[in-house]
Amino acid sequence: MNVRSPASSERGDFIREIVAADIASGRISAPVTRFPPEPNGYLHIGHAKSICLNFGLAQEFGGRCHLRFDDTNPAKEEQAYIDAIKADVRWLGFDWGEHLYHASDYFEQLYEWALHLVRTGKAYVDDLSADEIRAYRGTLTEPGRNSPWRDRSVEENLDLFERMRQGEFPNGARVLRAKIDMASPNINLRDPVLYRIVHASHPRTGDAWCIYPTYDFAHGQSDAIEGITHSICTLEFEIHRPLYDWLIENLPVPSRPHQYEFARLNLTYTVLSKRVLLRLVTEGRVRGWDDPRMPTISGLRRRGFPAEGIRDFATMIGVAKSDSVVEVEMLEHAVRDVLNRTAPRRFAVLDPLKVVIENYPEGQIEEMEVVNNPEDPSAGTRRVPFSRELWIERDDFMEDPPPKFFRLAPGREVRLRSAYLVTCREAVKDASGRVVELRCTYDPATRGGDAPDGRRPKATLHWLSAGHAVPAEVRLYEHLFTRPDPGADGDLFADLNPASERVLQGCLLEPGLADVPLGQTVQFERLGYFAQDTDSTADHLVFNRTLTLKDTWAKVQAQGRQGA
RNA sequence: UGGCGAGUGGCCUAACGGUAAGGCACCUGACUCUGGAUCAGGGGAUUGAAGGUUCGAAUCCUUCCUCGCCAGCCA
Repeated sequence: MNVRSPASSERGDFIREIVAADIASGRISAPVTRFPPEPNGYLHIGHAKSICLNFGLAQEFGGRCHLRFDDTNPAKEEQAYIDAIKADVRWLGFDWGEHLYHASDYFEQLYEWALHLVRTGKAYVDDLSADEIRAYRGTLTEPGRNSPWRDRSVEENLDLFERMRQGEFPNGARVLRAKIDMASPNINLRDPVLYRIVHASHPRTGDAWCIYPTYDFAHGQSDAIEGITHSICTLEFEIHRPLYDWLIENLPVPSRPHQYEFARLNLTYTVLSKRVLLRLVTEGRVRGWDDPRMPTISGLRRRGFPAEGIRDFATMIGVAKSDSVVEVEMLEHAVRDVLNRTAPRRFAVLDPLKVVIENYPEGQIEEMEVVNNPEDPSAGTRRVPFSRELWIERDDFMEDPPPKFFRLAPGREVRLRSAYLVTCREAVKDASGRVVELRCTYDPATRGGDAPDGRRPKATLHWLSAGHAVPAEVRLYEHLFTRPDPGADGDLFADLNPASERVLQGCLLEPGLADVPLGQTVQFERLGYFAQDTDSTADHLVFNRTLTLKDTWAKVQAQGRQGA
């Protein structure tokens, strides 16, 4: 993986160029960035891009990155989200050290600065209702009109704002607005609301306040308080930058931060909208915020995606200003790349078919030595029991195989991985004609999997000893949505993939798989990567499929189906 | 319609006036005790369009086109 090196000589994305230039010019000695989530939902892969950018930048240029909760709207925010967000950022591999902050830490200072604007005639209390404010604001093409309350005296504004804080007025009765320009072509400058009355208990400040600053008023000033040098956000805030700058310039803030915008992440077959994700959760379409199908950090983690893969993905996609949609295959590639190197290999049979080795001694058990990871010799080997009765994958046998099918068939010899070469003698069927058992013979001279005469079967199968296999539930996951652009036809929920989760019972695992720790993703040989689910118990093992292996046989089959 | 921003192979990104690079995806072939991995090779871009400046333009200028964002007391 080509991870970007800290060497500032090489050219990075446009933001890294700006930071490098600011250091070169002496404007700053090191960057201070921040990741500013609103605790109103769980973090998703799009946030991961931002986290990697902000924390990565700080690491590479010897600066620091703050974690700051943008908790200015108690109506939507919860402590549980704060806790989950912290856990997710840590899991991703980043550390904010002592620099954990909340916009709510600054409420008193923010209030003082609001007062400052009032005193300097740059803010006023408006009695207009929300609807009236909207009507006065004008449209994209028509200028707005001044509120009739725009020219109140400083004294009256001070009095009213103070009484807003004291809780004299109900929600929505009044707001504090900046006095800028109702005719500005930039609607954000048409006297934006700075404070609104919200009688709601705040997760951190409790009932200390009943007026809360808006994002626009809180964000830049919080940046200034923390000495943020580069305040990086997504494109939709670009239009807010003039307001960001106006506030910084009209307030006695202790530092001069600058805002830069980059394109948020979009992924095919995926929705990255907190609003929609919240609906999926509340409407019970998924198992929760951490459902393995969710693009949330916690969902990806439960699914078995390693943090390193997510970080590599962020590096791979880069940072730019043009709206873009990244193919989900890129994420999957980054994850497979890590897992291929690191995941221990194990045997598991998802859809078992009994195999009896007729010439293998009854009651005999051998411990076959199997490599844990061919990509990593240091991972060593393990012993897997072999016996007369085995399980193989039903898909690995065909009674009447097509030309390109290399696996087991009557009369055909294949290798059982790290065990023996076996030949199928007969397929036993039940009354309905379904194959229920394979009668095979083995070649004792091929112990370990190699034939002395150099015979090389075209296929190698995974297998399990019938007397030793451990039962488990396995959940197979696919994309949550059926189309690359969910909702493009209007109804997002109609695009939900009914096959996004398939629960398999009666799967069988290699003994020892029960001990795989949560968070350790393993490869079930020839099937894919799997991780134990949080629902798993000692009595009832549950594994999630993280991703399949790349499967050219599946591709051949699909093409055959299309061709036919 | 006003303002702001963006257009580079199917997708993402680079090229900073010197002749379009890399990754993903796709297709071959080699190798293989995972139809995995790995390795080698391949197809595919008149850089949104049209003009202009220049010896030379994806880069500079002009006009146009397309797409995204903004009319929350959300962030």
